[in-house]
Amino acid sequence: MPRPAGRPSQTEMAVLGALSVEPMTAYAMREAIRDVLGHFWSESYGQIYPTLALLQSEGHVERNPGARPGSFVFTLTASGKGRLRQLLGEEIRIVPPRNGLLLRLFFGRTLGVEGCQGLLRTARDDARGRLAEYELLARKVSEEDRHSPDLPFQLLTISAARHSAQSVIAWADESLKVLDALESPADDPERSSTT
Amino acid sequence: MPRPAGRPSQTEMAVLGALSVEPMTAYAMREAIRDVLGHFWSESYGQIYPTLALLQSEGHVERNPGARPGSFVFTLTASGKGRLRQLLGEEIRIVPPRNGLLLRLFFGRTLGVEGCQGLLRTARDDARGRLAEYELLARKVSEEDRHSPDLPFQLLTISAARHSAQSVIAWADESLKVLDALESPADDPERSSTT
DNA sequence: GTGTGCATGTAATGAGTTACATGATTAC
DNA sequence: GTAATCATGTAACTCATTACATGCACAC
Repeated sequence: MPRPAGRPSQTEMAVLGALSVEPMTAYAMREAIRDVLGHFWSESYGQIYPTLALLQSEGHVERNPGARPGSFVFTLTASGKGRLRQLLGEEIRIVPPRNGLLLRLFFGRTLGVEGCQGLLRTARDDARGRLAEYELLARKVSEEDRHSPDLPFQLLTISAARHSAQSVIAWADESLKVLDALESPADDPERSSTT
Repeated sequence: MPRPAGRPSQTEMAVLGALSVEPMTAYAMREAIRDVLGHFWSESYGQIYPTLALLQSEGHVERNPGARPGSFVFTLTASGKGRLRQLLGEEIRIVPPRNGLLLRLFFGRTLGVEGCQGLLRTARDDARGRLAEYELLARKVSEEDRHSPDLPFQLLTISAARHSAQSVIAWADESLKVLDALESPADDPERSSTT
């Protein structure tokens, strides 16, 4: 008698979507979400297991014995495919944003210019690292799913990540220059007598 | 006896930070956060009021009678300034990403190419709208806080939003072209006999 | 035999929003 | 007088993570 009450439909979408690509165990699903959807989505066991149980009780997925005793492979049923289509059509619910980096920078006067510069450099380097990862990921899925009908859509999401990382890098570089100028306003025509 | 238990330090940071700009009521703080930090942060009454009560009990903020009976203006104390500095120095906690748009696009095969195009167009138009808002916001704060030491940092965060919106627009445009080609692969040199 | 990876599942906990109840003041 | 705005505060609920308990299989 699993009672995940009000059903978090986003998790449901992710779970059904994962099974629309191929049948898998709950464990494998978590791995796949972390590795492939990791840059824009996350699910924990605490969500996946109850959701699968619910989905099974409604006939949207089928639970069959897996490769070893005590393991189960889940498969999308026809009704599950319908449910997925329905969920994909639902309006995107906007999540209230919470960007810890920007919050800190906004209070940069208290944090100090140097602190801000440190944060910006870290953010830029992180973005660069991610950019490299995305290149790799794009190549990896292009190879592995060479002829999969899912490939173009997967590449779309990786492209989004790339654009986003690049925008962070550009912004951070620009901002670092602004802060440099702020620290040593050497050739400011308004002020005349600086050494 | 307010017991907000484990203390969500991010909310604490936002609240103390808001008061570092100027003293205000809880209500005004919520307005300010929505209007100025809105594009990267959010706080609800359910967070603000208990946090202010906690902060006051610890001497980080002072509660004084406001403009009208039953209203209170909060002011940052010296200890509060210290606490804010401490919080600003804390490591940024990375939040697990959840991008509903990318999740849907990833399952684009099930959603359908046209559905994806619709989502992309909406996303692009939203980003354009936001871009215009950011222009306005930048001009507004530049004017209002012309000589405020907080201004350059505020502009930094608006610049981040601008870059981000621009990257969404560029990505969406690019992706729409990809999907167009997917729907009607007319002049694909690999295939010869298309009408 | 023992550590690592595959695998299931639940309980405790956290963080945050929404909705509500309440009331004074201001503008029309 | 009445609607909108300013203002405080709490309770219920939702969504999600983390940590734990459990155990098989396989490589070394």
